[in-house]
Amino acid sequence: MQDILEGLNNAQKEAVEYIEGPLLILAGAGSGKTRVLTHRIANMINKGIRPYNIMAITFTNKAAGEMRDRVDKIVEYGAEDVWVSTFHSACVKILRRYADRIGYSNDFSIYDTEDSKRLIKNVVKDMNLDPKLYKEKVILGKISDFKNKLVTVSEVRERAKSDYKLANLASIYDRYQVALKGNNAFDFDDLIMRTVELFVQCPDVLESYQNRLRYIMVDEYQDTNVAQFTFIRLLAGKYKNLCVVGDDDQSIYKFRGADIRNILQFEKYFKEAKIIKLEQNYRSTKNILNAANSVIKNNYERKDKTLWSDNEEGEKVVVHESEDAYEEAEMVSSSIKEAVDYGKADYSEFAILYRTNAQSRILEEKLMLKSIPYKIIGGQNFYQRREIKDILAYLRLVANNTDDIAVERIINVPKRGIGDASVERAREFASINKMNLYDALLSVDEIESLARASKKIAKFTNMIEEFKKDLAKFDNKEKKEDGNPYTLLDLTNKILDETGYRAELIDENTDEANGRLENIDELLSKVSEYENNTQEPSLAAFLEDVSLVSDIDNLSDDSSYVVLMTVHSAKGLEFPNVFLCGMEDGLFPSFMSIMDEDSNEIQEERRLCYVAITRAMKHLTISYAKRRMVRGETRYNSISRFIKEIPLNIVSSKNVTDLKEKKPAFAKFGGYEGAFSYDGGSGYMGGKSKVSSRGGNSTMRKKPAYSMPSKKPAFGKAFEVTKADIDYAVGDRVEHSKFGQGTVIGIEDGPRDYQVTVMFDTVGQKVMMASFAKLEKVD
DNA sequence: TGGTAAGTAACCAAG
DNA sequence: TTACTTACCA
Repeated sequence: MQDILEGLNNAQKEAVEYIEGPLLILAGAGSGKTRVLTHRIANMINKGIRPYNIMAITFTNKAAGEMRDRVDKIVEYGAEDVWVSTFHSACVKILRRYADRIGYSNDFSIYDTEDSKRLIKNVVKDMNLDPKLYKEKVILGKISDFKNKLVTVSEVRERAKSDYKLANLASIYDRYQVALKGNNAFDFDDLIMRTVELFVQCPDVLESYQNRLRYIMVDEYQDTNVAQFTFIRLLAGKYKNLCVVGDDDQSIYKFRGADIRNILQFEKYFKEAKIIKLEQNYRSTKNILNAANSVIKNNYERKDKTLWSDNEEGEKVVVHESEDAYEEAEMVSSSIKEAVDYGKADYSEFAILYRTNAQSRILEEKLMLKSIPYKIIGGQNFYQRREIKDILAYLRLVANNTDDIAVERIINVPKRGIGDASVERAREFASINKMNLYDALLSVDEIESLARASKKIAKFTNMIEEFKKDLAKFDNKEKKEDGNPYTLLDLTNKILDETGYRAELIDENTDEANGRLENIDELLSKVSEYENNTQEPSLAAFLEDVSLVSDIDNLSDDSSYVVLMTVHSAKGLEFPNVFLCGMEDGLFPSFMSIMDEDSNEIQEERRLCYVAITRAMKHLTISYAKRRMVRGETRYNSISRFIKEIPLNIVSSKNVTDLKEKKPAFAKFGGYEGAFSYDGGSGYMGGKSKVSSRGGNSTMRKKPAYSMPSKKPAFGKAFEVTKADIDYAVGDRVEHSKFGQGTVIGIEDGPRDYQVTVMFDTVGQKVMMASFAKLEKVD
């Protein structure tokens, strides 16, 4: 066994050795937090704490696996008993055991976003609401917000007293929950919320887990939401040996409910909490770290910490300008090709990062053209592909025949003459008789309106019943005629054959169909891989595994390919060489964040940018294009404001228009605007604000600069912002359309507009631009 | 009921 | 650009 403290710096050692009681580790990017966590677990085991009593929650399954491996290497025994998992898998495990205590059955299904949306669509239809007004996506987003904050149906009802739209939402939420329960299914957010509910309703269950999980660690703590925080707070409530690791500067999941206050509240809930800061970065060169620091320091709501590094200075950060996205992709792919051809690097050392998944297509094209091996993370997940979801729906229905969404999905796939009208009639019958869709289909003879389709439906249900028998044989470990036991692979193959799903694709014989067949083969190998690597395989557990894999989980470290992913996906990863593409205002930072009057959005984008930059170890190339096709329309965006926040002395620019010549101009006016002749939204960036964007003046730096992406090239009339007339002052009460009432606690004058800080009664402190915020003074 | 053509809304990020 | 819904006919 190696010395657990060897090679750690003082802060790291302290964190590894501080085992009892609550501990908050503020770990900057690349400060070796995974190392600290693994060594800490090893140290605990060494000290005699049973691995069985330790839990570590990570962000992805991949991180969980890696952590276990690393602990294994250090302690050489027992690590397999440490419970390392994500929030979602941990909750599923708990629910799988105790779901019956809260009125579900233990063979429940897990609904992904697509399934949930279908269910909501049904609910909206059943309520006779206008589907155009109640879009599934929007509704699901709102329900998801509620669940992430543990807001129950009755609480929404309570809030909705005089608001009929909200009242409708409450009803949808209500019916959606009833439907989920009727289908014996949990959606992603339910997994957490219902587990919390279980803990609250069944203290004995909670206590059994408290007694088992005496030492709990949570990674990426800054991205936990209220529900997740409550989950761990309850678990750690008895022994209070809770260690959380996070970095407020890397909080990038506010959109799915992450609440940065969890870091602040930590000291509130765990009063005697110890705080340790890890501020030495081991990952990046000084130049890269400087770039990251100079961007993030423009955020004003952050915990005080300074990341420093002993690493070499390294090369300058490259900023590259392209005419369009194709040229950008060309630059990226040829740079990679060149480096590899000259033996300077391996493909695996490159990552291409972007803000939105849509950007991957063109990059992919160019990589393919140059025969560069690559892998795209995210976008269309393997398990979200149509053919895979179809087959999984069959399996789900066989495992849990109350799963109406699964029935609806595959009842006519492949086509067997049971059309929408028939399904609708069956659904009606089921809902009148308060039964599940599949049960309604089983008693199809009683449904007069379905006389025409009854034969076809019976054929379908007979087939499913047959599959169920096979599953029972598998569960009972019965032997086939050839003496071998029944397997899940057999069942899956049988489904593919009996339904004619495979045959249909073979007949089609198009590229697309063949691709789908390949995917199905891959699914089959995943089934058998699961069976062969699991002690007690079960269909439910397999389905659970596949519904919780994240995109990142499929990324392996030892394969030689370039990876492409969004910045969000890249969180927690590092690469020697990083290309950060599409650094344009309107794309990164996103259009939405620029337009939002609430500057918190921009701050979140800036943290995202910070995450992106700090992924790079040795080389960082930041790239932007002058024009870009968005939804078939050419946009002319200006260079990202975040690039402008990086000091010029650590930037080397390739192909950037006349940067060198214009440098004197820059010194004079301060800003890239002179260098880049196209700056589409230059209107607002004129005058003094140029200086502010370079960061010479700390008050002005806080001002977000607004520039609309223009559809015309060059110097089209930019978005005009007129300084708002404000009739309120610090200390006044004001009202905002979205946030309600609050007190003005600060007003800063800028060249174009006032920046107003308001402490709202319900949503807390917000900083906003006066002209956008339209604040009304309250007397 | 199922296939095709035309029309239109959508992309911000994820388990 | 692409993916999905709507309209129409066999």
